[in-house]
Amino acid sequence: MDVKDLCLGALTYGDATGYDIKKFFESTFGHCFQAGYGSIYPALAELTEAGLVTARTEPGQAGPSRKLYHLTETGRRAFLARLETTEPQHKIKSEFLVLMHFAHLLPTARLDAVLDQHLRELERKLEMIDAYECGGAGDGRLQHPGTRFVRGFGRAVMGAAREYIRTHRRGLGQPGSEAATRSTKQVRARSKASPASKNRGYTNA
Amino acid sequence: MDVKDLCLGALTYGDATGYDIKKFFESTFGHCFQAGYGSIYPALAELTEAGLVTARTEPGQAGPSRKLYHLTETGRRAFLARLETTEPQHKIKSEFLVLMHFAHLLPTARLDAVLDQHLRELERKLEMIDAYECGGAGDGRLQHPGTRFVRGFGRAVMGAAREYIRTHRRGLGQPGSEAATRSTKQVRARSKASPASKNRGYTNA
DNA sequence: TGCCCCATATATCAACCCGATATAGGATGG
DNA sequence: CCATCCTATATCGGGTTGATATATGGGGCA
Repeated sequence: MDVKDLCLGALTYGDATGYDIKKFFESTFGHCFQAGYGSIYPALAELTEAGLVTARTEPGQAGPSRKLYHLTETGRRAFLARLETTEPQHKIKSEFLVLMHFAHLLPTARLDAVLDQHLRELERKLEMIDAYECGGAGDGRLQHPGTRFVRGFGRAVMGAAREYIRTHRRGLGQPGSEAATRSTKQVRARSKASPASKNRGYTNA
Repeated sequence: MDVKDLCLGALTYGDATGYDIKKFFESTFGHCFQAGYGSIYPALAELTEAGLVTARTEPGQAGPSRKLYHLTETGRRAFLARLETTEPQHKIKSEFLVLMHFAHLLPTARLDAVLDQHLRELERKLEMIDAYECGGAGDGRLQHPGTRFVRGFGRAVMGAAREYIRTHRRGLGQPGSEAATRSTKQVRARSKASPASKNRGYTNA
């Protein structure tokens, strides 16, 4: 399930240029899958090579010439096959959470700034989802259940993240928090309990 | 904020081998940041080159020889500097949600299977978080507020995802929902209706 | 009118990451 | 006694990221 497949998927809605496809990705998958030109153009080239899409160049009336891509019947079947066989993953790569892990090494001001920044970011993405739901989507092609499910998913997850940060950011400020004071005791008890056999590096126990 | 920085961070807890560092990543960031050997070993090599860490090889009593890495004072300062200057991102790459977007092209059985699979996956990760919170963490070094915040974040977000899937999967099943039944007709009507001016590709109006 | 910036549009490149694979000794266990 | 797993290091190809180059037409504004 790489960008090639995404392009095939985009083209199931009709012919489009690489630029269009990027726009489609942003509006539809902006919060859960991003792909840049550096992936899209090579992908389209390979798909053309493989006969899954065809390309025709149109002299652009407004702006540069457009290369319109079209999904072939072979391409459509290939896409459906991928949809049925791929086992889909869901990966998160969060430098933000890494930073939060090392909160004890951060000045309080910086910590606050990062948290505020992330909250703003969440807010922005939530608004984007709503924007594309009502306003941007003048065309109805993108208003099927799948679209709504994906947007709802984003809303649910990002809403939960926002809520969590708001209610738990207090606990990050240096020691103080009751859980933190308890943990020291707990820890000591536990490290005594473990039989000290192996215990090098981080792999505790 | 790349794997090099993550390695420096891991080494703030004490000397470790590449293998240890990977284990640390898995236990601590497993649900929000993954790094494989293909990233870790080159990173450690570069860090050694740059003098941010030092390496000493110990003949392994149990197993192959271990190359223990140690954070230098320069390395520690470099890491703290990165923590303060990086603006942290939080990215999601979900083939699962892409698949859900194209639910209308999937057989019902497949759709159900994918949803069940994802729910199991969520369950598994939630259990992993709990496991590392109580069981695995015999050593107390990893029981500071940052650790708890990150785990709590994961629990909140993944819990929300699970809840959303459970309550909204019904709506994905083929047509049924009012918008879906209309969609086929709509598409045909629209491609005729659009004034051919703008409205090419996906970028709607 | 002239100017600058923005949107459209295609394309490439270095750096980096991911997943798979190779290697190998020791422990575990049926 | 052999299969399998765990520890441990290392490399490679293919793919992604993010930045950059190039080009043109339209809109705003002084």
